[in-house]
Amino acid sequence: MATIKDVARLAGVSTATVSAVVNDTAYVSPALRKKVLSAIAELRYAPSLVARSLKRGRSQLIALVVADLANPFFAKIVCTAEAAVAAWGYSLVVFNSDEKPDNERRILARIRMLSCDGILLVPVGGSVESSRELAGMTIPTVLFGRSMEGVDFDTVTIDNRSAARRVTDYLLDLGHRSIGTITGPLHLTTGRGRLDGMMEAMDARGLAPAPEFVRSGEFREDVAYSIAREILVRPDRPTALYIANGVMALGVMRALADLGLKCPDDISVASTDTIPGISGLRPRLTRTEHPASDMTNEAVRLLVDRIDRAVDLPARNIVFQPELVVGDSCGPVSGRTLAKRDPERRGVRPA
Amino acid sequence: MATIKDVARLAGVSTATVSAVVNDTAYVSPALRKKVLSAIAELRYAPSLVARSLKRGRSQLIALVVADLANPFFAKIVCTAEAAVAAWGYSLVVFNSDEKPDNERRILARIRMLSCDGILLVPVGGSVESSRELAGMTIPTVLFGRSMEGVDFDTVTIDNRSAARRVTDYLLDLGHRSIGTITGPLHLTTGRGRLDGMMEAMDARGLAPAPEFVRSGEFREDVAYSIAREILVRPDRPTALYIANGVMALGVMRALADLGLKCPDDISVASTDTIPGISGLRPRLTRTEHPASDMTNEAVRLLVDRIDRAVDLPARNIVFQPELVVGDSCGPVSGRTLAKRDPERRGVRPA
DNA sequence: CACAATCAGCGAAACGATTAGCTGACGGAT
DNA sequence: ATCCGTCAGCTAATCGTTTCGCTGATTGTG
Repeated sequence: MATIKDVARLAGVSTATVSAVVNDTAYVSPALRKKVLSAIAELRYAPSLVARSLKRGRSQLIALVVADLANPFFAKIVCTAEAAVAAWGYSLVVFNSDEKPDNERRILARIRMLSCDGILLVPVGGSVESSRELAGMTIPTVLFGRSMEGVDFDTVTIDNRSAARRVTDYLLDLGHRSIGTITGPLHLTTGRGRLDGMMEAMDARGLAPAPEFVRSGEFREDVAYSIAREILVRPDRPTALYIANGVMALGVMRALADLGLKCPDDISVASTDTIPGISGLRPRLTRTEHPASDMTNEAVRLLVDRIDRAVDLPARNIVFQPELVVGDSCGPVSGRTLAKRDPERRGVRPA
Repeated sequence: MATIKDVARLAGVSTATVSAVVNDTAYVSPALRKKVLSAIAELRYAPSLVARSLKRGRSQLIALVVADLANPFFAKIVCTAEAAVAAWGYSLVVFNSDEKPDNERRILARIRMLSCDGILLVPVGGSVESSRELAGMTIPTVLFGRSMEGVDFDTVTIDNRSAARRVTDYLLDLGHRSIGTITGPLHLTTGRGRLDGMMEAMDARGLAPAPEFVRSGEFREDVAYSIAREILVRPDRPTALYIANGVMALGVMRALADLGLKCPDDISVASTDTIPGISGLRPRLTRTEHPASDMTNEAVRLLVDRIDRAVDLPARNIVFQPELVVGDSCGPVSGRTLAKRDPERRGVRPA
């Protein structure tokens, strides 16, 4: 690789002049400029970003740390974030903490070493360790999708409670009274918030889900599958299930299929979050759609803004409202859904 | 951020000694080592990878350039690649060329400037420009998923023809004779190869698809949707469709749903490639499953190997065989599928 | 004509690490 | 006591940029 010195030598100028031409940072006479440019072309010179980073103290790198890259929602984030940061002249370094606080710690340490200019973080959460690590970091950071207590970063999230409330209300409006739920880990604002929203909606009608049908687990297809099976084989199973995210909903659908249960005939299912592009398959999930692209663009905007104007702006918290999309995975409570059910169970708030 | 000089000063040693401790590259007496380590801890020192890169000429960065990040198959690649490169001590910089040769060129230029140590590339292909750019690059590169003529890089691909042949044979074995296909762009080895394989399978039985039912387009859900509609509204529509990839298959399913057609009752659909996790939804696609993780791990292995032993090894080409997974999206040819069809059309090789 | 002001372009010092080569101290052999 | 080898640890050059401050030429002013 040719260096700036090679260019300078070939063009018969100093490296300072080459730099001035490359960065357009000082006046250079047309004659010299031309010589420099043709030397650059001849040598196929491109400035070394690593040398430039060292000197400028800016790497033009943005780190994206996602808690679960296998989740299509976050995959979508990667896609949008790549385009967004590229538009601002940055490159995207991607990390997957895989929901493990330890990984997150290691990743944050690496990001510091890489001198990334900013961090887009979907925090694993619940980890004192990593929030300490985070607090010690001076790199501009935007929390995405999940927030954290105790630190005040910019955040871009969705209104989990409201989303869950809306979905649950939909089920309640259909007449369901015995509703179960599978949500994510309760130490995550997504898992917790969605459960809270569901409970609120029930509570507003003087109802509460039976504790044995309020379940939480990792946001994974297989986890939801197992939990769903456990719930579904019970004779007193709920008439509807509210599922906290898209991959979990898929797991539930698989459980239904394996047990020979039909949705919505045997049970209604609705979720917050979904999997993109599956609307051609049956059943079409009734769910909220989360504006992943808008959220990501907004997050990148916040981050770049904070990088550029390093001022200690107060933390900004942007909350998106998801939209309810009705599919055909829910039906009214029917004789069939209630068959073989203990009637006392339905919608009665447990003592 | 503390630098190596700060550590040296605090520990009362030279920077060389600190470096020796950090990299464990020379003997340092226990006493000094301890002083250095505690200075490091006190200052929360972490070596600057950018300075290190400049000196060492190694950035520990691997670039992943994907032609379509929105495609779940490639999203999966990102996920696996991140883990794989991390295991080798690298970080992953992700780029999306979005199937545009121009973007690919820009991205490759940027990668050169970033001094990435290696490139994992899903080439857009068909572009003389970018293969030239590629040929001029000295950075170790592994081509993924698609190969390119004219350059001899390591490649990791799947056997597209065989995959397509297997799927088509399955349809033929069910008795289908009038089979249509929607494949990807013909300048891509994936689009072309899968079409070729399908034709081969037909040909082996003395058949050929009607030209108007052999369609190609970008590997996108909406593209497949439109094409599928065009095909499906015709009274002489095929009794089966072979779709070249997963997102296209989703598009076809959506078209079927919108037109009120049932799969497999009205038409059979099978594909190479699929969308992970949708086996709980109906219909379950009959398709080939592509070993995305194995492929990625292998690609990273090849790449790291080439980075480490910079020797000009001959190009290695690894080809994976996908596996046929039978769902319930295909059925035998029935009276219903053949209803209102011009009998002369079926399975007759066009002149 | 002398002097100041302007300005294109250059030289050299950083940035933070690695590392080749050097220095001195120490110990053992003669 | 002298010499040499060993070796822990230091000094300083280097990687490829950017940029501060300088130089010398040119122009304008009195």
